[in-house]
Amino acid sequence: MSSARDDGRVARAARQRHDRREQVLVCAERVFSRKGYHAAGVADIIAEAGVARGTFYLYFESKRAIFEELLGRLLARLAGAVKRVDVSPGAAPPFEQLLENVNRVVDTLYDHREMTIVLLRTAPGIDADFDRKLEESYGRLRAIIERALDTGEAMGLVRPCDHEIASLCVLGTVKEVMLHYSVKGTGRGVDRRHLARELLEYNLKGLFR
Amino acid sequence: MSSARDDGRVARAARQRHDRREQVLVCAERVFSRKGYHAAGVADIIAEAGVARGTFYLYFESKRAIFEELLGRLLARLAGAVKRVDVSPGAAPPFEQLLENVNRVVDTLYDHREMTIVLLRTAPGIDADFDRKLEESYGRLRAIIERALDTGEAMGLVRPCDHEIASLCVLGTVKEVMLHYSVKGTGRGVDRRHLARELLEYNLKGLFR
Amino acid sequence: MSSARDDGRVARAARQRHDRREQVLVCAERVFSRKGYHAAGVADIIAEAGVARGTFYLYFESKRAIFEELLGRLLARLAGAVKRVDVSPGAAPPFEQLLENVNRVVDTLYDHREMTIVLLRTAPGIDADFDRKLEESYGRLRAIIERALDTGEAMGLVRPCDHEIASLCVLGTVKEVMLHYSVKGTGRGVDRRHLARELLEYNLKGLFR
Amino acid sequence: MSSARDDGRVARAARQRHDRREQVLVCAERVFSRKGYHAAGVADIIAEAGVARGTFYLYFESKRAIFEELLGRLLARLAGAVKRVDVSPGAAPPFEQLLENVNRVVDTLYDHREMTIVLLRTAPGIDADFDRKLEESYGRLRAIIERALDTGEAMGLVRPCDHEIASLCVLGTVKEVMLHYSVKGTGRGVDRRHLARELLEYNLKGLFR
DNA sequence: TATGAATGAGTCTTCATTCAT
DNA sequence: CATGAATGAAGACTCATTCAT
Repeated sequence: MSSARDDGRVARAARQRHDRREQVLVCAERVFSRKGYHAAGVADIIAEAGVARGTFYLYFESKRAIFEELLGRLLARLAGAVKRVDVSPGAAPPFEQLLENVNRVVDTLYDHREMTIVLLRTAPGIDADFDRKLEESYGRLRAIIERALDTGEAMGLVRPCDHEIASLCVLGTVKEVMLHYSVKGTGRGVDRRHLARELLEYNLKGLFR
Repeated sequence: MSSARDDGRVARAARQRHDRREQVLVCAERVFSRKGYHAAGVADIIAEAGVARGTFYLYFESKRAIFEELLGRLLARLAGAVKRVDVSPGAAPPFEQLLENVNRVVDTLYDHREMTIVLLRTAPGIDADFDRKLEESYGRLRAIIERALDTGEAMGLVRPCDHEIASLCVLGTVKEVMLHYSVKGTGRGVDRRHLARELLEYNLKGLFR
Repeated sequence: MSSARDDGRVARAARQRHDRREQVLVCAERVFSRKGYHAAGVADIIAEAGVARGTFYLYFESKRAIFEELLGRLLARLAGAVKRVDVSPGAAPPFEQLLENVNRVVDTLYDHREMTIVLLRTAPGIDADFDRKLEESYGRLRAIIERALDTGEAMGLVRPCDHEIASLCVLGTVKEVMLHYSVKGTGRGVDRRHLARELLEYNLKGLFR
Repeated sequence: MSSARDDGRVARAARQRHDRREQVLVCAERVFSRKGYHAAGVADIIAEAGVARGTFYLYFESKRAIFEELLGRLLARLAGAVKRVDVSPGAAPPFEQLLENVNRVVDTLYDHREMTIVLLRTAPGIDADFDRKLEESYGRLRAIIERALDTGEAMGLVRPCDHEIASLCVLGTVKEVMLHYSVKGTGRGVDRRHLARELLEYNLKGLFR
């Protein structure tokens, strides 16, 4: 029943719709990272995006919903960046794999610096609901780390220590460092590879010579 | 011109005023840690403290002001807990001094778990103003750490590395670990000495055997 | 200047246009009766009708306009159902004529139960403008009734009484009864003839034996 | 612990609080009767009452809540006005009792003309919730009427008829008449006793001589 | 000093209507 | 004619702060 012309029109409409959504999403990201969740009003977002109030609600259920989507995306990317270390015979050396992980995490966060600031600075403490959601995401990451430590210790690679605390430490170093350079780095100055290597070495070797 | 009786009256009044203030502060702390800065209303605070709305504003300029005071106190205690390591001949061994520092920090934060949660979870991202203030406090701590690392490296104790990143890592581990156990620890379960020692060892030795 | 072929096309187009309009009207009726004027959104109507937002405004000026048209139709039908009683020599007996009137009113309203609910429940109180319009329609009906009462009283058939009040009573009984059974009657259960006869007898004889 | 002076203060405060509430209630009544539920904004109510937005919400949970309270009051008064007819030997004659009932109902409604308009014009159709609530109230009244008719018929006073329909008719006449004169009567013109007597006679004797 | 009623600026959200395609 | 994305005016509600008593 639908002509080829119609198909084209429908496809273009869908694309436009998607683009619009994305545009608002990007603007919201900027606003949230600049002002934080609470100080950022829907008014700020629509001003940034140059759309009308109603348009915003055409694409998003609420201010909270757009925030949640933005955060969810980053968390998903983050989860995707962390791969379990493969300790089977033919695999790459563990250190290489860890470095790859750290590199991916650093890239992910640095590619989305604005949302990183939001995630690390303004997302916690918004809401009991949100805190739970975040805790869940971080918990999954920590679980992966803990299991890696268990394996590493069994293999004699990792120093015996409290793995719960250690996994918190890993997370803490990444968060603190990435927040710092996301806020600061207006751009080129930051050498991601350097960041990643230093982060990894810190966690592996500590401060002592 | 003031009689001894007057002196007494004035003193008692001052003491009462002080006590009242303190009581409200404590209640506010509880409320802020339970609900976060934004969700916590002045209504919640006065309900918890059992004082009238007007009374609140008799003692504090604004909701923001009481929050700032509460936070400032914890930050001050924290700053007080960190002592520069003394490397002069007769001083205690550096490791001991570091452990003492970590112990004091852990104690300070754990003694004020509620405010610790507030500091680490809900304080960042409230406000550009606040973020600057916090950044300042953390910056001072990091400066101390960086200088210590400079000294340590010069003395051949510390592995050569990016001290800016390293100081961020130290901060990050403490924040993450202390937040985790402040939220979780309903009480006895947490062994502060264990926490402190693990934290220190992690930062000094890293994960590798 | 227009060929016969064109005439056909134009006629078909007009018919289509008319059908479309009618379809939207019917759907709107359903929606209004289900949700009331205010709760019913244009969104509901177009969803029910399966047309686009813009299409709606192609056929109707506004939400208010379609509502007004729907209501106007029912009011017109109602007005058409009430015939002046013919008291000339050869006419049917007055009671017969009254019963016919009541039968027609009951049928009209019951045939359009949905709009009846709208008319009696949600139309009043929408708007000062609307109220005036309704008052006008009801006023005309009441005028007819009052004149009938005047005649009846002059003929010695009707008990002397305040005809203004009496005409309101007639209207009130019809409204209340018809609303009740329009809302309730999901269908067959209701015996229209019974309703009509009881209504008429109530208004003529009252409750006393 | 509380001095007599305090008691006085507290009592006065409570009275003031009550008065304020009542004042807003009265103004809201006026506004609702003038504009209807939907067209009436909280802005209108507070303008009429000369209080600030916040003050309104100090006393009432929501626009809906104040409306519900207003309506509830009238419905309660109405329920109180209708007394079951006492047919025991020594009681007043039924007609007297009925007339008393009608008089009380007319007085109740006419004393609160504004809310009567609201009740009869704008309350139905606001909301499914509201409709249910109203239906319940009216249902109780109708139940009383129906039982009275049952008794009356058993006693040979009431003409055999469909009591469900008859009770609807009674309600309908009262609603229609009272709405009409509440809207119209700017004041003295209306003779309540006349209204009541005509209403009663209509329902008892009908139109026929 | 203590109280708590009053304030009103500010925020989110809805929805009838328009208009470019 | 048909579409549906875009609009923005309007409305309800919150809450930190003030001030008369």
